[in-house]
Amino acid sequence: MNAEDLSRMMSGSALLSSWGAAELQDLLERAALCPMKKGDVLLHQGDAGDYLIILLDGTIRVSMVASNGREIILDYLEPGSVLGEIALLDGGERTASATALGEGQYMKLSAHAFREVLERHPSVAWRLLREMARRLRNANNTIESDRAYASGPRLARSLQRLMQNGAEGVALKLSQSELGAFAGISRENINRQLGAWSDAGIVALEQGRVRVLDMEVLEEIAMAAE
Amino acid sequence: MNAEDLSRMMSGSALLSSWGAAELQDLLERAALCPMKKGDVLLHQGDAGDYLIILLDGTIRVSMVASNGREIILDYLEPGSVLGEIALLDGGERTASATALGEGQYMKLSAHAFREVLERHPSVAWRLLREMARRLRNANNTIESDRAYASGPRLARSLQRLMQNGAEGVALKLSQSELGAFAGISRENINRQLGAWSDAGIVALEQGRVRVLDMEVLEEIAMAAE
DNA sequence: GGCGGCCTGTGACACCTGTCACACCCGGGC
DNA sequence: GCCCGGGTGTGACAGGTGTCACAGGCCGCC
Repeated sequence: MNAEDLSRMMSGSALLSSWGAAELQDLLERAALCPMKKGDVLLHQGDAGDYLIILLDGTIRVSMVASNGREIILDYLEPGSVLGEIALLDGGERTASATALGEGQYMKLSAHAFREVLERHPSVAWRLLREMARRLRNANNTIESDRAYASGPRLARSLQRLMQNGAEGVALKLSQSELGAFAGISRENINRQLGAWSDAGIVALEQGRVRVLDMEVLEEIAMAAE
Repeated sequence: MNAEDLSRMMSGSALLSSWGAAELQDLLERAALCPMKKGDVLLHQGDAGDYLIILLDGTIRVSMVASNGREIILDYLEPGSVLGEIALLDGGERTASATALGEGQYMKLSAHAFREVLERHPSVAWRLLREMARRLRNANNTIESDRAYASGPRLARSLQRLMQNGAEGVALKLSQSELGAFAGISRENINRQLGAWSDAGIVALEQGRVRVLDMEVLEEIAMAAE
């Protein structure tokens, strides 16, 4: 990949274009550039984590399987996201798996290279800190939702989180099972809840998709304690 | 505070002694040194967050109130912990409140001072990254517990987390309500669960305290999916 | 000492939510 | 076209958990 490809890629993503060109160029010199295709597992829960990934193109699902066997989807990541930092930084096992949802490209950075870049570019450290802060905030929100809200508001909140990059009326391409794993609700109850909302005109259901029609009402539901 | 006080304080805590003397000295020059007493609220959920705190002495409870009014206790922090980074880094509101559990002392660092120290000591950035990684891992564990485990194992896991710094047989000084807020279980069910474990000889109950007698069994319970 | 507040113990109960079971639909591959 | 797999819709049901209600105990404070 050369500087031209890089700048083309960067201009396509708000997150990536916030990275400085010098930083990215420096990263590229030290990192392995890898292609990915649907279903590829970039990180495996339980493995030792001695590298870090920066997503350049494509979407990734971050999930873990709890010991009761059910899957928990923690997040969906867009280009510009960093992943794998936790295990890299604290030396523990990978807490979750990362799976590609489609074609894409990513940088793979060894612990050593990462450390080097950090030392040369303090701004990268700053950026990483900000990203981790965002993720911690997210995690705390999730904990609050899980603890304090009934299934309805929880689903509403999950939909809101998924809508972050997409206007009202955009269809979320997700099966109801997947939504369940994201929201922490059984597939059947997702279906019942969505059915009710569909009757009320809040969402529209399509095969393998959910279209949010009325964000306002959804927001209200997301606030209610039950 | 002079270098002598500082080194005395550092030697008392494993976490603090891992901070370099030069780093801490540099921090002290820029930070306000504050005393705290039981009940002081160092950070207020919802406020703007333009400063950061490093705990030097004492214990702090980090908690948030969910909109249904119940309290969620996220963590208990020991000397050497950094807190308030999330809001400082991403510019949002404080996600949680921090309350002193007793006498103590802490450093209060403005955003500006923090940035200065980060630039002068990359090792501080590294340290912070590690701390946040630890916290993210914790949060993910909590989410997994909340989603996948019934109340029994969840309580067992909470007790394990609280026992991290303390051998078997040590009493945890916590009311059952507080344990409930930490584990995400109602006070009544905490009581019932502890009662059963007490009959089985796994724990001993005292006024305002729980003494863990058999870590092994507790560990087994913590693993079981239900 | 007496009192009040917080903490602990316990029963009854309603309700939410997951689970199981099954039918149906849709789309794609052979 | 036909079949098959994954996704969707629904009913019945059981079990776990929160909630309410209330009694009793321990402690510290006035």
